[in-house]
Amino acid sequence: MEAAREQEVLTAGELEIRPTDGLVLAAGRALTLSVREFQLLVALVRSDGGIVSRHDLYERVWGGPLRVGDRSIDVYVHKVRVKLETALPGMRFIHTHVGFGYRFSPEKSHPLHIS
Amino acid sequence: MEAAREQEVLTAGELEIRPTDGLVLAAGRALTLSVREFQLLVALVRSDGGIVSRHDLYERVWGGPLRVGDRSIDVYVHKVRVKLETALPGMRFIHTHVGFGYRFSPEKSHPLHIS
DNA sequence: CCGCTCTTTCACATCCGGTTCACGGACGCG
DNA sequence: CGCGTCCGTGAACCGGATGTGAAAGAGCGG
Repeated sequence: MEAAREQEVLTAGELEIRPTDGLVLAAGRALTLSVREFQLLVALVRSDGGIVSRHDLYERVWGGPLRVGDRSIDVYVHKVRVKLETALPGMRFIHTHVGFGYRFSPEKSHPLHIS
Repeated sequence: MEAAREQEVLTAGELEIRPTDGLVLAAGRALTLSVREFQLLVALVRSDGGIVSRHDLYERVWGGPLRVGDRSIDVYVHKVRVKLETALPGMRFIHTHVGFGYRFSPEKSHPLHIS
């Protein structure tokens, strides 16, 4: 059974994530993420295409019920967004669905009109 | 029991709706709908082929009796129409039956003569 | 005890969504 | 016509949801 050492690798655009290694590669170069940041990213990527509610997200990453008024998720989503945006400009990965939660999907940033 | 949670999926033409996820895909790409917009769309789609009275629609989505003079439904039907039309040009999904209500059905926009 | 990093909390800014208002067109009726 | 009803549509209003920078707390290794 080759699955003994299943090197799981998640790929999303230029992103390459290895949950088992705690490693994230952006266009080939490694990102420096903290434990929480990494867990958050993995949780989102694993639900690719689907919306993850803030509650579920908190359950999966923090391992407990989301308390009212807890903004940790917002803060970490922001941190991950910044690092991803820095590593891969012009791309957006974490999308907000107000009232529903967050969704992971690699998409090009705004087709903004360049003057 | 591998199907612990049946992922309900409604399909209508190029539209793919996942009521459990709060997600709507138009030709593969995710739409951004608010909670109300989403609920309204789901309510209409679930009555595919049939006309839903404004009163029933309000009951299902807002969870209460439609008050006289309340235009919320009109506003939201419009919002959803715009988003669907933007995502899938040339298609009409929500049809008005004056005096009766609305009906959901994916149809090509008027095969009319383009000036 | 220090210095470092990670995490949480806080405060403020900003955005977004739900409701309501306002105007106008389409239609039916006397 | 003149009037009323129904519906389309754009915009204002406001509370709540989310974004964001900074301070405070918590470990950890030296």
